[in-house]
Amino acid sequence: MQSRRWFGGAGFSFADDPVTETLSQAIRGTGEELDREPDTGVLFGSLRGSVVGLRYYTGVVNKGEMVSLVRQPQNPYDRNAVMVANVYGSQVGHIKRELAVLLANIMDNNLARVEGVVPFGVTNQFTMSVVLSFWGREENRDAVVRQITSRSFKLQSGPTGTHTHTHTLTQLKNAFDNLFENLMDDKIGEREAVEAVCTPLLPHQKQALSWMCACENNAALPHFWEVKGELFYNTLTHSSVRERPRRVRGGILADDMGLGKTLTTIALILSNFHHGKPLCEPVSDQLDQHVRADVKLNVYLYYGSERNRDTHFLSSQHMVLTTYNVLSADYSVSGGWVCGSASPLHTVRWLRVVLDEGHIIRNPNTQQSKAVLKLNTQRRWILTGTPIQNNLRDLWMLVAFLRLKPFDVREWWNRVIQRPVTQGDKTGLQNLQALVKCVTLRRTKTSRVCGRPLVSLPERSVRIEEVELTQKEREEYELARTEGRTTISRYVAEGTVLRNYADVLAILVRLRQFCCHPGLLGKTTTHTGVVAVTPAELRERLIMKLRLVLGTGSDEECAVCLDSVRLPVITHCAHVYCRPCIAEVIRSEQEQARCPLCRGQIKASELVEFPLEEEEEEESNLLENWRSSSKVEALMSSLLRLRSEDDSIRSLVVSQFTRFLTILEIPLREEGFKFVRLDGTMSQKRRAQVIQEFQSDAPGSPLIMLLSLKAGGVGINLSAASRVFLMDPAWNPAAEDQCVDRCHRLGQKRDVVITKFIVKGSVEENMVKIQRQKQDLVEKAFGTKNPSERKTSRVDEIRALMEL
DNA sequence: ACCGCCGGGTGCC
DNA sequence: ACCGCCGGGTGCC
Repeated sequence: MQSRRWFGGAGFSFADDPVTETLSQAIRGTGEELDREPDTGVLFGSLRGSVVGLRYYTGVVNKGEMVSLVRQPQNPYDRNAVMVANVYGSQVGHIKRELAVLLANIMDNNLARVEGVVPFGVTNQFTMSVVLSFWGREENRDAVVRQITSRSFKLQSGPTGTHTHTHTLTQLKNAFDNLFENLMDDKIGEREAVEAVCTPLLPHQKQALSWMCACENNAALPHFWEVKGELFYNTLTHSSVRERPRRVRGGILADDMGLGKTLTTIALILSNFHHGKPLCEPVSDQLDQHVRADVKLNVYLYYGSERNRDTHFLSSQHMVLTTYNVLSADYSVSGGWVCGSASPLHTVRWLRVVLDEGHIIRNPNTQQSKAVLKLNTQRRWILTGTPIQNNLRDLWMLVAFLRLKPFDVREWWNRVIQRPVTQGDKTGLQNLQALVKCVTLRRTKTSRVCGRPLVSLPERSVRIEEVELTQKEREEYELARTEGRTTISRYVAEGTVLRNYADVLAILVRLRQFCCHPGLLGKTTTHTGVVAVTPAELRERLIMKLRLVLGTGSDEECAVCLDSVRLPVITHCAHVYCRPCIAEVIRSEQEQARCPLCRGQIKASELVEFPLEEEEEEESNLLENWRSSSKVEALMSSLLRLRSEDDSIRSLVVSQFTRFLTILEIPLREEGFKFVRLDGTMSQKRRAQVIQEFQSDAPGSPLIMLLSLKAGGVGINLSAASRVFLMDPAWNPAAEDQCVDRCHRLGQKRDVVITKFIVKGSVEENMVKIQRQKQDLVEKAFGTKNPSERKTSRVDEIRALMEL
């Protein structure tokens, strides 16, 4: 409950501009149809046309201004009519009749998205030029070109706006990942909370409060607005308006988890109630911790079937809490608009709406998001610790909720931000950065305010504990290593490492598993490399490879989206991608589709998925023939020593191999440790239970949590633990850091000690070396590597790992 | 619109 | 004159 909440301060009313709203809604409506084809689309070309009937309408346009084209099938004079509107939705004119026939055809059949730019501005009061560009899917290109030429219009090829500066995919990804970083502005002052707040605010929280108050009250426009004479000029869309654009009253508070976003927001809300207003005993969870007991605040929890839907009652509350589910349920029942049964929360005119855990509503297509966008409020806030998950499109929802005009209309967001950025246009990215910066405050735990760290955390130290293998283990390990080296050095000599990447990974994984415990190997695979004979055999082999790539938590990246693989499939050339990513490659390249990693031919019918059965059998086997390993022994002696020294210290035991966690349960039980386990297979509900149990300081609560490296995503709080045992090195040092951050965070009272177990004279030692190099690279903060360099360095990595 | 188009007025040079 | 030419009226879809 706590996580899905918004606050509304009731009782204020304000007038919206109904004309602009309806028109932009009309335009938004048409935009969403095409938006199912997200940011895809290539430029087919452009042509010059004319807009007529200017003198009948009030909409004005400048030189270079973007305009939108809206079909008017109901127009009584011409069913092919195409209306031209400026950025603010004011009608400018119509597309000339003969051209409108063409556009109507293309638009109605969804063959292309048509966009207009006015090249000269208004040269006369009757007609004007417009450059129309046609964007669509490659397979529609022919049809569009045919349509255009058959009506004897000339399609100019090539881009209209020349994008001279472009980014590579990697640069883009880096820039995007850093979008919310370095937004700190030392100029922000601090502001004390009003007396009603009893928890003292930390300096950075006072700073956030000051910033939030400024955002709600400051009249300054974002700097992409320039005042030109009587008009306000938008430098991104080249549009201008006579009336001062309404400033966003609110923003995105995107501080890291644990920096006190909720407390700051409560302080903000209370700052509106300090004129001697009576406030009542609060009911909510976190609220009563921070609000003085004698302060009376009317807070209503709007959920449950008996909730009071009376809008007068709701309006009389100082604060109403609800969940996204309740909000969207009310909204979809009432259809949002219907007068008689309108959604109560959509009827009240709020002073302020706060979206807590705002990333929950990042997908604009969900009912929840639609319901949220339709709330009627003066001030708007989004609280989130993770403003971007993966996609630029996630951001639109935030912009739309804030009504950051004109980008709350999809077309302008797509044209000015989304498409330019995804196509690597540098100015597009700069615009995006500017846009984000003007509404966002984000600090991380490592941010500094005026040279001082934001929050002071206890020390954290890392020690590497070398583990010696027993003679038997060493023999087994060397056998596997020699075998692996032979195979990999052959690939290196042939230059086919990437072609056999899954094989190579499989070998490495085996070695890493040996270092932990021989029982991890499960169904062993003899090294492949020989072409399989039957399709069934091939399939079996591919599934095995897929299992190896994924089952280890090695965090493979999909080479298409450069993100962690989701919905994994493996190609016949044994490369793993997200299914949607590779399906898109195949769809767009059709028969010529090639594997992005090795350029081998790929087909949709040959993608192999992971079968969900057959997991359990090996588990029981593991437990029956129990034996220990050097690494298990090393951990156990550390834990036993720790318990005898101080039995109040709690530990995280982390591995990438969930099976290793299962193995570790046996000696932990034997030694009488109380422990819990958190891994990626558990339901959200179960995870929350486990975390609560571990965090509890009740007597008899667990001393140890077995944790899979990637479990739980970001943000879970394990501050009860001050010891971390990293059982096996990860490819990605950031993953280890994030894991440690779960206990080294606000609320941690002790120094945090991290122990990394590394088997001496093994692939693990080499992984640690590579981790260091990677860290150096990150610290240099250069994202200059393009995808092909990336692959080369990966080959180098493998050679370094195998000492070739 | 300092255009094009329409349709009425007009008619040797 | 069932044409050409002139000049006024007119003008999105």
